[in-house]
Formats: sequence, C-alpha cells, structure tokens
Amino acid sequence: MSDSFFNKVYDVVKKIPYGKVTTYGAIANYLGSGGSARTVGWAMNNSHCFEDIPAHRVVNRNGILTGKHHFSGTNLMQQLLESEGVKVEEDKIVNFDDHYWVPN
DNA sequence: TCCATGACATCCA
DNA sequence: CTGGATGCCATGG
Repeated sequence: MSDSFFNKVYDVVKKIPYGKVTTYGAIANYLGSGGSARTVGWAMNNSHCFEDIPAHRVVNRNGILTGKHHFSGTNLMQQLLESEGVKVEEDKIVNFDDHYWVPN
C-alpha cells in the first residue's frame, strides 16, 4: 500500500505550493514509472479519504476543474482556488500558465 | 486471465 | 462545442 502508485501521486500533490496548480498528465509524467493521466485520476478518486490531499489544485491539462463534482458542492473547488489567489472562470483557471506548477 | 471502471489525453467528425 | 473512439495504466471482482 505505501508503495502503491497512489502514494506517489499523493506525495506530489501534497507538495503543491499554496496558490499553485498542476495537471494529471504532469504528475503522471513526473512519476514516469508506469503512470498515465488515467491512473493519476483514479488515485485522486481515492484521495477523498485523505484530507491531506489538496485535490482542488489538480486539474486537467486545460486547467479545467474536471473533478469539481467530487467535492461537496459544485463551486467548492472553485472557491478554494480563488481563496488561494487562483482565479477561476467558467470552471477553468484564469492565467493557468501563471499558476501552473510542476514537481521538480 | 479477462472484464469493468476511472477526477485523463488526444484525435477526429 | 459535443460526442465517439483509442491509448494509457492500476485496481478489484
């Protein structure tokens, strides 16, 4: 379990700095060892059991809040991002490139 | 081993 | 823009 692909994903997501966001593909690319955006998304689906996972900072490659439906409401994810200084409009991040962070 | 699912990515009509 | 199809990989039944 600790050595599962999930742990790697969680570890990276937890390292995302305040006010920054990343994409599933970026994480998958960073892990590299057998990993695809799908596997990352699947791991995030389980992240709902882990409070330490700022999943709202993880979006798809367009910066769209694809996983917002997994949060409590429909705008909670957006609220969290805007609360960190990340502007969101029409379910997508504004100036995404400026907030884009990659594990390195 | 095969089948189904998943918060993706990318291509195409 | 929307929807379908394909590829990718991990996990569970």
